[in-house]
Amino acid sequence: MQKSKSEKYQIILDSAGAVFAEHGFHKATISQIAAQAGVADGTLYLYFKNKDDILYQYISYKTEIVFEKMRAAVEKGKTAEEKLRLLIRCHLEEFQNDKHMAVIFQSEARYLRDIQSQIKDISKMYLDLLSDIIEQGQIEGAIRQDLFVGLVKRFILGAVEGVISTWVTAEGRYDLASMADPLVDLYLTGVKG
Amino acid sequence: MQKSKSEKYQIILDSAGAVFAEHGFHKATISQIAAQAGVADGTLYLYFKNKDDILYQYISYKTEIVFEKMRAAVEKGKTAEEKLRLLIRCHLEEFQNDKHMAVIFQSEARYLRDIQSQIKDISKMYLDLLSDIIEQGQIEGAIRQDLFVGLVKRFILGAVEGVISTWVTAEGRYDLASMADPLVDLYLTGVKG
DNA sequence: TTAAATAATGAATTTTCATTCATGGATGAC
DNA sequence: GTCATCCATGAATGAAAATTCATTATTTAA
Repeated sequence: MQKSKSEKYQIILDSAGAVFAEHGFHKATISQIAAQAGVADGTLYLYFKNKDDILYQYISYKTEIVFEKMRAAVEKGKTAEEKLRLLIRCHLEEFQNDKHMAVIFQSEARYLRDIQSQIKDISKMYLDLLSDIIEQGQIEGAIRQDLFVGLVKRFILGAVEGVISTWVTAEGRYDLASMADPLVDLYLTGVKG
Repeated sequence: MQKSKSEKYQIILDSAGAVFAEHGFHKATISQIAAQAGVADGTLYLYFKNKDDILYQYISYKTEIVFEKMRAAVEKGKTAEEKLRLLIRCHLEEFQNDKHMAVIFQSEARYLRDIQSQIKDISKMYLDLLSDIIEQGQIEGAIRQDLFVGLVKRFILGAVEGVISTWVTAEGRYDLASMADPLVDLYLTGVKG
């Protein structure tokens, strides 16, 4: 197994993403990934320790990219509400633009926790971003004080993930990013008549 | 494979639930399930077609029970808001009372869709219940008219599932059902200050 | 009490794949 | 041109489980 992130490393990683998304990690085989990448089975082992490692590298790589974009998006906002809107929009856009990733994050979350608990957990990082936004909102007076913040965070993240999950199930046939503002409106003002 | 739902059938199903919840479906083995049930490996094949079938039967069985309870809970309410509170509370209570089921629904949702698309999908049934409640609420004036109902339903379900998922990850160390009312408050009035 | 019929067993078989490694080609240094 | 280093190959290997089935135990009915 070599270290340098050569072009072939990337090709294999992308191919693995496609195969994992289609079949799920456990049903996917090394041969399928190798075929998709246009290399021999053994070649995968020059770049990755084993099958688990491929998933692990894939998730680490995607998590890093997405989280950096989210952080950057939030920084562009001034008020808590702006930040929240930017975060949710960024989230939906990134997953819309990378459907394989969306499927894999959704499907393999549990197994991931099993194999590598030291993985940078995107949920955890996301919840931390939300903590800051909510705190700021409460200082600004844009968000109520009498809230159980732990619940609010899960409420927000759960709802976005639910919306993404539906979109994935629908084979990505509609525009996901356009749901960002209506969704934030629901967070803020609820459904009450 | 015999048809009658004998006692042994139930024992195996429950054992499978425990093993699937602990190891995940794919890592769980027939031998583990058989050992947990106190029978020989071959015995499982008298009651189930194969490993996939065990998961399928488990989910069908649990879905039926839970959905019936949810339907009954909703019927006890009069207004849309009452119905929503009862539904969310029922949902959280049922999953709290059957942690194996909670873990399995959360972890294997995707694989299930692969093996049996004709399975009674609990999400779909749930969304239908929500449709009725939202429609009633809009007629009563308790819920705004200017909402994209498809989004609202996913918003509500996603948030409950997110809350359950956090609870599962936390090894069920706190009381889940008590989050029902605060959660519905968030749905209704949002977080705005 | 005994002979069918039924249920359960678990060792043997089969299948499925992840992983290895002996071999062969490509590239570049001299 | 030749040696050495690096990469890639894919058939062979081994391990892990799912599934089968000949055998044994248990139950039923007469």
